[in-house]
Amino acid sequence: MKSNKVTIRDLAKALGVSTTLVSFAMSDSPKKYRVSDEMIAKIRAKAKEMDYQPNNAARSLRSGKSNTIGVILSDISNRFFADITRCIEDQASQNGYTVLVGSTDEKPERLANLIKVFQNKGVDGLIIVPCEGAESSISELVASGFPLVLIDRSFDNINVSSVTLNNIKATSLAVNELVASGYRKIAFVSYKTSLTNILDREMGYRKAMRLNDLKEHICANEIDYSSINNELLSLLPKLIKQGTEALIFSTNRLAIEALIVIQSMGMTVPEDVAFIGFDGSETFAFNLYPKGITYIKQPIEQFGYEAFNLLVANIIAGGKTDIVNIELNPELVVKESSKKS
Amino acid sequence: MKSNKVTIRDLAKALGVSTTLVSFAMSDSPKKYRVSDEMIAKIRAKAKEMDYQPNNAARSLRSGKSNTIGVILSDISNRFFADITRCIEDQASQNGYTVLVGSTDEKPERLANLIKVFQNKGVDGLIIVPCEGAESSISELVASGFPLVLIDRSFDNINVSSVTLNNIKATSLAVNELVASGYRKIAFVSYKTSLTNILDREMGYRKAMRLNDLKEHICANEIDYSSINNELLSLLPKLIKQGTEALIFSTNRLAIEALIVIQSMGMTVPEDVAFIGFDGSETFAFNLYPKGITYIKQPIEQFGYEAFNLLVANIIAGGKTDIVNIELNPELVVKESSKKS
DNA sequence: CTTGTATGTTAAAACGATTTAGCTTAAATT
DNA sequence: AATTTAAGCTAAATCGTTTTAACATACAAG
Repeated sequence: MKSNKVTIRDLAKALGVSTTLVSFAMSDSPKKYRVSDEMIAKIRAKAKEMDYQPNNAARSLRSGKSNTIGVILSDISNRFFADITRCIEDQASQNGYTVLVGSTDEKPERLANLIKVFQNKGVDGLIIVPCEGAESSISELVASGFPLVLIDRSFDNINVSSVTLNNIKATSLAVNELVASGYRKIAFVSYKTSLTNILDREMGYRKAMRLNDLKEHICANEIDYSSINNELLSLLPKLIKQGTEALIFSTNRLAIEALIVIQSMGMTVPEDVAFIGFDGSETFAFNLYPKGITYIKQPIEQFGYEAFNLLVANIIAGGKTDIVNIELNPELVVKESSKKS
Repeated sequence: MKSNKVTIRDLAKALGVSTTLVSFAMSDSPKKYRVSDEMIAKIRAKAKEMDYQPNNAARSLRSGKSNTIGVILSDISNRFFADITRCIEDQASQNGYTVLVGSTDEKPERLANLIKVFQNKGVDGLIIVPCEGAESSISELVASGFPLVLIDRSFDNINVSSVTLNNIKATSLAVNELVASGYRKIAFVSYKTSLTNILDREMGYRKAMRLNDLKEHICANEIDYSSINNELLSLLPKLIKQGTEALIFSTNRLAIEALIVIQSMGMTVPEDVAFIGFDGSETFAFNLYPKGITYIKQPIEQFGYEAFNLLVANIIAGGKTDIVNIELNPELVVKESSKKS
């Protein structure tokens, strides 16, 4: 309770100087305030000796900066986002920032609320994984000039900095790999959504299929994300019966659930059907499958790293930097599940 | 940038009253300050109209409270902790708190640093998953009277509130289940550590084995957590060759890695060896194994829920509440892997 | 011998809330 | 009628910093 008793005033008194000087000396650039080197040394030494810890509330009240950023994502217990958060956290702590985290559960009203709460808390900027229906909140934020970086997903009609995967390339890679292995009847399993990243994955599939002169088969409207297991149980046998030779999935969860379903049906990969998953991490789970599973790999650490740096640049520039959209490169990790048996 | 322009003074001016009155009216208990009902209504209406958002830095500077709590755990990208964090987050947002999260990577010096950083940020209390070697930091914190709740792990020699699993019961359950299934040669696979929760799991195994008049076989010193896979590759065949009929694991990671190793060796569960895992979530991965896997289930949501409530009670009482140690009940989820084949 | 410039330091005003003590009136008690 | 009690409100101090403007002193240039 009585943790931070030592104030700047105590330090000043102990040294017989003004609080101003202490503040100057403790700042990042004491030279700017032309404090003498000996003074800097003297004050900093005393500060260390007395274990002086600046009061953040006071600092932030006066300066309007909090050295805190907010991270708003759909669900921290989703490993993909947890991994990204972890990277942001590391970057932040290395740069003197701390991180507030909030989950929206994909609900736009919760996003709006979190934005407000975090702004109240005085965060200097926000990193957001926007959910469906978040356009209004996001564009409002953009209009206000508040430092902001979107991650994983973006909106075509909003001009805002973002870090996303090159999703088109991701699924193109997958299609081409399957084609190279000799597959023709390749289906794309996705779900009903308006999320740009998922739609881009569909675009990538479409594009690659067309370039290969193959007929597209997209299952996107037929799946409700809340009851994946049942949906897949009826969808997958139908697909396979129709002659589908290979499956590409638009998300990690879809892929894992599908693998479980395929296994429970007594079928095997790639004998009965070839298989390419989408990595939102947790790929270790694939190791429990007897055959290696080919999957599209996202550079998870880079998401966090780039987003944080972009945001900080934005903060320092006072929200006046150019809009930057970083597209990260997917990588195809090829194992047995995409090869002709 | 110009987000929060409306201050309490603007409100007061607009209404022709004092800032004091506005502050009173906006507080949680305006009656305490005997503000008239009409005034409360009038002020709050105006506040809503002008979209007044109290400046948190100012509030926290003056009051010494921040309505922020810190959560320090070993790694947010570990699903068990991510799940708990998610629960704490939900509880917090329902109660007007926000959450700062930090990962220690099991390094005591990072823990010490995070405690300092978070205290600087003015958190009202801390929820900590202590790592090995954290005794000094924790006991220092306890001595200072700072509101604190440990989670998942605790220290026998430090008197501090905590929420932990009844680990002894957990492994006892597992042993008894295997014994009931007819297994006698049951080994406990753990690793070298001084963490109380892991050691308690060992104790539970010991106790149950003794009560069943069975000979203990504990593998605890032989495993280095950084190269689990290799270690297990040499350990497991040895155990099975020695006649071990069943395996109980002390952590989720150990269990999953072991299952992968067993599978890669061409052996099956429970035919070659019976198997009981330890749940730190991610149990869905078990579903990729052809046979159902028996595991010890922890009530994850409860960890977060209880810890948060304990902490808030502690904060409200100004760090003067009684020490409370909550032990949560494990549950054994019985599937095929623990049955005689 | 001014004047100008750089150097090192300080006094004092913010920042936006909370909180203490006190000031009016009106109502209740004696 | 005199005195206490309560209700409703306000002035002003305060929290611990940052930041602006200004004050000395020294030293160089004209």
